[in-house]
Amino acid sequence: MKKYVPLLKRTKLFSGAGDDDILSMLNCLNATVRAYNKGEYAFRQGGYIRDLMILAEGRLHIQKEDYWGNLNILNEIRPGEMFGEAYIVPNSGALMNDVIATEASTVLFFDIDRILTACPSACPFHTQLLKNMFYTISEKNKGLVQKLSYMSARSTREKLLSYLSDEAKRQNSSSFSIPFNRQQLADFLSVDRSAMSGELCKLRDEGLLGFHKSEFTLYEV
Amino acid sequence: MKKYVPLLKRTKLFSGAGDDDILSMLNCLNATVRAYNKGEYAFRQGGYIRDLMILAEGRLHIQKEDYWGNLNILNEIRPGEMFGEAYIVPNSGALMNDVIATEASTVLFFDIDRILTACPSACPFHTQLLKNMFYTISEKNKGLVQKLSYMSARSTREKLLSYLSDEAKRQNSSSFSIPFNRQQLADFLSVDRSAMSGELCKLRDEGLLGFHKSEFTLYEV
DNA sequence: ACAAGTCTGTTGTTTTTCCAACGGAAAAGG
DNA sequence: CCTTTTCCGTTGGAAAAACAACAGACTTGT
Repeated sequence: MKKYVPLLKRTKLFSGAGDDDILSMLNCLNATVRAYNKGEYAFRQGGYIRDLMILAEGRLHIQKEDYWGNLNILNEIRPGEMFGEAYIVPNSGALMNDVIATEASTVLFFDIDRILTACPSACPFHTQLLKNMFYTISEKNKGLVQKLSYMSARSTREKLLSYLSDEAKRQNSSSFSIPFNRQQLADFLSVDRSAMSGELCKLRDEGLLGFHKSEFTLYEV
Repeated sequence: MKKYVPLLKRTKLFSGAGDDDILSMLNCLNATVRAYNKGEYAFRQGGYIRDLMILAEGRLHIQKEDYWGNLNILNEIRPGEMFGEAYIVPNSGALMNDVIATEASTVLFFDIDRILTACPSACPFHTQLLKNMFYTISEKNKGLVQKLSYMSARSTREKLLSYLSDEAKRQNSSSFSIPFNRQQLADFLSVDRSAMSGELCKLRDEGLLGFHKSEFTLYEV
């Protein structure tokens, strides 16, 4: 478990913690580990979650498949990110989405009840952890609203432009790489792949952007 | 301020609190009140928030207007609901949305720093408040994911069906009323009003549902 | 090195949505 | 009670997206 300390130090949840803090928290929160193969489902719709999780390595997709088989990627989890926090409310019901490992992944599990039930004597960092968790959920919340704003664009073109320009802003560069292939990007934005591919090329021909595989560059007009 | 105690008792944030708890919290959290007229903006894109808020009475819409004037209702706040929690992270930047009162509304403001900084001696309820706040944000998180799943439907028809069936489930009845008029529902689902209106009538003619104004009834097929 | 499979762009057709405009019904306001 | 405004369904034409199918480039695995 010790090997995860450097990673955890860089997570938002443990931001500001020292090695000792983390080690004692790992113990206090009853942390466990589990590995998943590429393509394996970590959780399936209808299951139940009673832990807070952090992705240690690999990549996860939170996705949903409807009656007719349309796949939609609701979110992408990268190493260091927390997930499962939407289901920590008691009686919050069954999972509504699938969680799938798109690469070989390792996940850390934390006992949610031990996080919320303070143990002020044992863990000096516990109060800060609560604060960090709060900030993290808040930010995730904001991220969801952000994605909602992509999705609310009326056309594929606008969806692409708003997502790509946000991504450029986020990575602080007009050249950046996105974590999706074409099909995944289409699923993420809930549009048809071929139509999106065509729209991308149209944007390129109009001189608004350039791309090679998943590397994009936006140009001033 | 005392007059808001009965309302607050019914909110998720103060769930489980007694009158005394609430009164002492109101003081401890430095609560203030502000009223807004119908149509008035509570906050505008670009502004900054440093408080957690609860809507006491009225109705608010969190909405976004893009370059071309398309309006999108990202969320609707009803009395007792908390909002603003996505922007309480230090340095979380400017507000990205507008908040508008669609009816005459009253909003309670709470000092966010006083919520997160424990005062165990003064307020016995403080720990529970933190827990409640987590649960609330978690649920909001889940709600956002839910809305994302409506938006990810490819057609207006599927958007309507997924939203309406969820709403029926939520209200535990096949007959229910929605808090939108047609234009607002269209904005909420990010579709064209007239097209949506037509699709609704088609669904009615096919016997899937019935409606009168904002009252809907879903029929088994 | 080869075969199988995946990823991407392209094209043509079908379907759906968007848009603008209109009229009647209902609601709001004086 | 009457006027004004809002709300809602409807229509027809323009635009866009969805869909299906395919071929070439690239990957993967053996």
